[in-house]
Amino acid sequence: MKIATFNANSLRARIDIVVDWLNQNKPDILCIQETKVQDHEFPYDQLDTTGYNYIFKGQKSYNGVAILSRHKIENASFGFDAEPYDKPRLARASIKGINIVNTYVPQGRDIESEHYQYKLQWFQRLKDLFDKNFKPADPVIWLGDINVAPTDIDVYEPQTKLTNPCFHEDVKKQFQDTIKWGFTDIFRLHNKNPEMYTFWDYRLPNSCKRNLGWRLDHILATKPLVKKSTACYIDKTPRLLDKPSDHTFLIAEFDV
DNA sequence: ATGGTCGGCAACCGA
Repeated sequence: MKIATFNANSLRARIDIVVDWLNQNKPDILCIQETKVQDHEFPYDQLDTTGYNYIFKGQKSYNGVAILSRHKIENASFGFDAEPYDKPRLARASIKGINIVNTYVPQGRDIESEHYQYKLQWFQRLKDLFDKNFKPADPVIWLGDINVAPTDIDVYEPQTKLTNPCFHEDVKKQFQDTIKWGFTDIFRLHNKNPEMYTFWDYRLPNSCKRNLGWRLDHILATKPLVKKSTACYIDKTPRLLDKPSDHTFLIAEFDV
């Protein structure tokens, strides 16, 4: 079972990249964030050429999530239980008995802003969602653009990022607290090297070539899947194109 | 010092 995540920063702008990548890599599941497309404008036609099943929820200009799968998608739902009309940043489904939780965690903007408090609360709501819907002994995958670099080796010049909403101590604590519910960072399980990133800021000149990046996209799994985890790696394909993306694909493989 | 470039969408916002 090959499961991947990708922040598309507009699915319509990168539909060709996504379709080509699906055809070449044939993941069982691809979770997408920042689709930036309303449901009635979703790029059905191109995606249908792949034969993948999919569920999605979007809005104009911002946010939006999708789950694509070669297998049957069951129990699809969006948002938190208590707030189904929240911004489209969370998609859930079960696929071949595996519970998938695809999240686009709010960025937070500034640690002094209310948006940062909203981000911190978002992790608590997510932990509640895990508590109410699953047990740590269930097979659960939590993945997506989580907008946190967990440790010093997950961002360039970490000492200069202490007041950044993706690296501030409070957000790192919230992320760890949510992980403690029962998850393992699957990328770190397989790779201990520093400076392995999934995001490079457009605004920094040659940020990818200079490897000035962040590890913000994550795949986490509960114990039954950790045991079956065989690999996790970053695919920089979207960075190598004429029109590069700021995020890359992150892929995890499981022996199930 | 707090820059820069994208995408959406038609003036700026969000990342």
